Amino acid sequence: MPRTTAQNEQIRAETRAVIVASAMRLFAQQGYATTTTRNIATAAGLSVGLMYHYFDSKESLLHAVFDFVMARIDETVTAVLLTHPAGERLPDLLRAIFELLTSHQEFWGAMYTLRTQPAITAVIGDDFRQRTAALRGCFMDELARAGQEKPELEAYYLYSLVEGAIQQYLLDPINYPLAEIVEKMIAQFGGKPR
Amino acid sequence: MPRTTAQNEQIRAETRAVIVASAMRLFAQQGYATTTTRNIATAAGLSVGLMYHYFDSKESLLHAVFDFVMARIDETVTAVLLTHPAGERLPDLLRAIFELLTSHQEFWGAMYTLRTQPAITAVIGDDFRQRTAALRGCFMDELARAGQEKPELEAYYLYSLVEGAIQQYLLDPINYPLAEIVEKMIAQFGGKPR
Amino acid sequence: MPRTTAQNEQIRAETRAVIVASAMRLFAQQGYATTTTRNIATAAGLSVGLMYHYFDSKESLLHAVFDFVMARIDETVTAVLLTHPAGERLPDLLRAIFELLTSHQEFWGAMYTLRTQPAITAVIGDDFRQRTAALRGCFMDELARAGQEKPELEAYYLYSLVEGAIQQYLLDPINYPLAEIVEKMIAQFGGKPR
Amino acid sequence: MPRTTAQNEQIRAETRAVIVASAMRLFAQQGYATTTTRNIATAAGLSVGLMYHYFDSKESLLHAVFDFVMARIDETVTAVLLTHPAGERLPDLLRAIFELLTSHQEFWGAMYTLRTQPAITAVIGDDFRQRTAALRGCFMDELARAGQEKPELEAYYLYSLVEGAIQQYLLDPINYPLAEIVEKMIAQFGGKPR
DNA sequence: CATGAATGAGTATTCATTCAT
DNA sequence: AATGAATGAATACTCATTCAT
Repeated sequence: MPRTTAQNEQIRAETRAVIVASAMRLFAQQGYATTTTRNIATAAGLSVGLMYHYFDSKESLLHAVFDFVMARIDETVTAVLLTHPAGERLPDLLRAIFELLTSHQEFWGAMYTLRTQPAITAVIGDDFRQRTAALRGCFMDELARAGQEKPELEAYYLYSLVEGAIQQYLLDPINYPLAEIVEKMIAQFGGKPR
Repeated sequence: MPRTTAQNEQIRAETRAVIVASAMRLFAQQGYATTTTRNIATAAGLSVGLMYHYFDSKESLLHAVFDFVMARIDETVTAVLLTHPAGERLPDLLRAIFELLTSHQEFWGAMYTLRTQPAITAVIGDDFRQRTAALRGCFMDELARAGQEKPELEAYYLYSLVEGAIQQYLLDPINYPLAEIVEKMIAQFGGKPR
Repeated sequence: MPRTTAQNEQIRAETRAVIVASAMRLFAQQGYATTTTRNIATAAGLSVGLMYHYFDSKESLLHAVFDFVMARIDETVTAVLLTHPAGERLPDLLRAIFELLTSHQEFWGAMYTLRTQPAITAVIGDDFRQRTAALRGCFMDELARAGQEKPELEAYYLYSLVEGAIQQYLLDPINYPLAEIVEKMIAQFGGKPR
Repeated sequence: MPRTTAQNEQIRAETRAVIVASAMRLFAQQGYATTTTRNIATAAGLSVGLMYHYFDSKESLLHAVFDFVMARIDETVTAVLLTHPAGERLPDLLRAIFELLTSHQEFWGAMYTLRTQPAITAVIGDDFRQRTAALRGCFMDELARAGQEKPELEAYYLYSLVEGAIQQYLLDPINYPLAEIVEKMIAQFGGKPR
């Protein structure tokens, strides 16, 4: 009995997911250049040839990983946007972001490893800048509604802080006082203006 | 008649400097893995063989570049420490750091490109963490003297902010409102508490 | 449809054999250091990359060649041991060894080229000394059964003679009177003592 | 006061000797291909450039080493020829050769390391074959005078034995029973025929 | 005579990618 | 869909040799 088209689709989707997950983990752990396609295939439990049936180059894998990570982040952000009314989103938005950071270090680990490589920025950079801008825009909205005078500047400031905290945490997850930093951040930006 | 030892010393020092400068620029522009030893030699205007006469591996070049950048940063920080009394250093310290960032983007560009690569962190990481801690300690001192209640946490917070700002600026030097961010930073942390 | 495991095994075995044969011939003709991996691959009619798919370094090729040659010699010796009763083996053993020498000069050529290189002795030496000792032990047994008073010394003597003859023959195969030397050797050591 | 020509000549000769000695030792220890010209210069205590004033290539050094070793051997042989009447030379000739082997292992070590390398044989081979033939001729004379029926064959036989003994000794100087082997050799070939 | 800086062709090895089966 | 054999360009590094001083 040949498989139905639907079954094939599902198998394909699952296999792709396994490959992307392996690639993401390896990119995060060793960097893009240091990870070989053979590494990824082995980690995903399939042959090199088969992997090339799913992704036709290492670069396309890079895109897939990037999209995957970004989708996870989008989900997290969107979930907060959907459940909170405008103007009350900032605290939980920040909490959600850092919750994702601690629960899925690889996501952000991959992100940072990848995006700071000039060679990779050339490939992914534009997309990335857009998404950065979107999240910062989100911050700005909230800050504006909270009555901040210069919401754009504040958004840049807050966004820098967020990025800096993520980065410092990733460099030294054990000692960095992430929870307190987040709460301080929320206290500074998330509170209703008096 | 052979060259004098002094002459050789000078040639060596100059050539080393040229090589390190080329390596730094290329690492910053294209990343460590993507930069070939031949690239570096060509950019420095000399042969591969000669480069290996001065540095016996690509990794030792990495160390040299790292040390060079760190020395520049140290100089900048030390200059402020020497000219300002304890308790009044933070504003100018921050200004000096960001002044160095805009005037010598490659320094920090190299720093960021390099230190976020797991393969490189393995080589340079410890040294880097120490230096990070030293600068953060410097912040902490100032914040303590300024009467902050939790100077260590504040130092982590400020340091994250600084790192985040540097990173955001490097990602988009044209649009990022660096000057205003720095002044806001100083306003938040550098003023005497009322 | 992928090849079956058996098919792959066969391909692997054949390709390995071709590579080892090329390497042996070249090592014998030009020496280990002078032979490049590219030489070997080209002589074997395949790409450099493929050669590394089978042997992961030049040194592992050296081992493979060494093992191959030793296996041929072992076969030859073993064949005599199996077909002759103890005490009557020496004449045919010597004949078999020298028969192999003339029919497969490359085997011994490779052996001599390789084992006199200090850099190679460091790699292969121990194994080689063991095998040397084994063959000499074989000689000793026979000499003891033939009633020699100092069989160990005699074995050393005979073994030196064998090695010297091989070496001299390889240096000048045309003029060296190998057949007569061998018969003289047999006359001296192979006959029952009176 | 400039040096006289004679002084210069002497300095040159001494320096050449130092270089040749270093090269010989290193060739013997590590083989020709593995020894770098820089190695030799350093071991000889002078700069690469200066070494090239004395020998204009690595190959010419090879020749020099070869000639040097051969000259030592010649001296040894000649000394015996001069002090012993024809017909009574063999015992002491053999003793002298093996005495030189134990007292100056490097001489023969270099010899064997060098002459078994095909690449080197191509350079040195002819000269070497001639000298080999000369020494074997010397053996033949003695054997003829001693009344051997087939002196040429006997000479080949003895010469093979000598070479084999040297080789075995060099491979394992500690265990090889050199003294006994030599005496046995002399007993077999050196005695007056009854 | 003396130095060591400088060159560049050459070497072992890796790895993204293709392809026969 | 699946395998892994096969390719070859590219990479870090070495070393005999030359040359300005």
